[in-house]
Amino acid sequence: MSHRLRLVTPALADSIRRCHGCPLNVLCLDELPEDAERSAPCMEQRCIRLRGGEHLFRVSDAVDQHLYIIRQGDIKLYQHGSDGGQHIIEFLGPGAWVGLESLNEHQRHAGAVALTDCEIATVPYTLLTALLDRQPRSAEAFGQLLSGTIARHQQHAAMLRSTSAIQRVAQFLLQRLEQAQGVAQGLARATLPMSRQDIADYLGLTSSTVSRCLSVLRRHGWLAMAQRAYTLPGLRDVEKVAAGAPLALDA
Amino acid sequence: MSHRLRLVTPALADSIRRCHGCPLNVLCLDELPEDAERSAPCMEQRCIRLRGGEHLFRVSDAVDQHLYIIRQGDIKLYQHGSDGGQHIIEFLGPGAWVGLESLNEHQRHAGAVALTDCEIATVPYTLLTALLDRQPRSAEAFGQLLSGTIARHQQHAAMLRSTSAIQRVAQFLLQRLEQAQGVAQGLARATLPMSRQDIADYLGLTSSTVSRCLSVLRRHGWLAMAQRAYTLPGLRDVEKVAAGAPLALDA
DNA sequence: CGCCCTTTTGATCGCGATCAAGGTAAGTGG
DNA sequence: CCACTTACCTTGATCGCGATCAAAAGGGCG
Repeated sequence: MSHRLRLVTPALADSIRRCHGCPLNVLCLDELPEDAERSAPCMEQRCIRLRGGEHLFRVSDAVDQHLYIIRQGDIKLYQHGSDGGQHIIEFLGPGAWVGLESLNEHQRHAGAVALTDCEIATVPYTLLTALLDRQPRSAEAFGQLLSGTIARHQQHAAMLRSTSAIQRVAQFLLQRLEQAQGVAQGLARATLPMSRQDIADYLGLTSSTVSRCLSVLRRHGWLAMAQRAYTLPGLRDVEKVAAGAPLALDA
Repeated sequence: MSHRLRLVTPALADSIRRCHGCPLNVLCLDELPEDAERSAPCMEQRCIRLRGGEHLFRVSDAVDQHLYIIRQGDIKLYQHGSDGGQHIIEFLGPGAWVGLESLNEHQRHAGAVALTDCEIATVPYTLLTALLDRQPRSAEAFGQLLSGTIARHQQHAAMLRSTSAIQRVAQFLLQRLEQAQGVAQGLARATLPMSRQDIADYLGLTSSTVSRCLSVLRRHGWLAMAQRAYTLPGLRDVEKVAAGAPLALDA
């Protein structure tokens, strides 16, 4: 649906440049025309660096009154299943906001782990609410951020209800490709920084089945993989599979 | 998790009475001590009545800049699956807010249909934002409303990943029971105003399988149904099934 | 090289989708 | 009040897919 979490319309794209590099720029739309005050609240973000495998926060942690914005790297959001295995809620990449699910909550009901080395900006609630108070239009953008999150959860739920396994995998590959294109335009290429087990937990399958489905797609020549990155030479066919088209099993 | 969508803590319960009957009372926490001004923005809500089967809004409708709060009745939120069949997003009952998923969006990406006769309050965005501007604490409550919605979607996703069909059905019954108890305290009784097909679409199953699972639970004496309402005499056992416990198939 | 972990692939089996046949309940018109 | 219609619900029988168990094949690193 929406490319990653960008809220800015093309018409507003040039007004952004003044705050380029600031992770909050999606919310700073209608103030600070050209004066020097821009650095006041906008650039005082603290930045966190994580190595792959380190936690940003864990389930049941006290909420630290901060939101996070991913500047670089990939993160997985998970929670513990009743059976012990972890359920992946969502994979998040550059530009994504983390922590919206715990707004004004006392403790986290999800954990966040870095899949790769990460660079993450922190935004205290106080700064955010101050911004929202001063800039009416940023409140709209924040509302879109929240309903965008809800929309992505609905899309995920739709994926989980697809009866066929290969259908879910195809949808997953297409979804990541679409998100990656929001960041690097024109390049039909995305990455799988997470393990097969993570993908399986995300899609409600087993790692064996995920592996099998990827192999089938590769055998058809529709999927090309190079370690962590992949492309979809047979984009059209993969889209048909994702839509529920039947599939010949032979090579 | 949280009982329906109530945000008020027990400590605040008595301060609510001043606005009892007002659907916005969950947000009106910290102002209007005892004066007569209460009726100014609080009671000017318009009310909509729907008969069972009528739409509140449809997919691709233009967003009318309103939120809805269910005062009476049940509603299902759905969207169209790529295969043509509809995917149920959520079942909503008295006290629930409708329309949060389309905040500041141009058109609905979900439809809302009444399952029973309904009474629904409408809240224009303008009123809501005015309220949020004047009452800082209501902004917190609104944040909880939104992250509560996200939390419910995560719970739904967890249900969809449960491997076993009877596990999902058991979780569904328990979830509805918990929600119903938020409204009518102490009564271990809930309703199924939706069709089996709707339940199936919600759980990622077929109506046959849902029917079969309900029959199994009834055969064990753990589930008692009277037309639209049900109780769970074997609550403990159903909880075990929901957690993934194996199940003897005989009567 | 040997070790450990992830991934891939194979073989079997159980569960749930599918197709199909009653059964039940509410609404309609005679 | 009773046939008739039209849903929806229940139950049965079969079959394909994906979970499961298991083994082999990479891949990173001392």
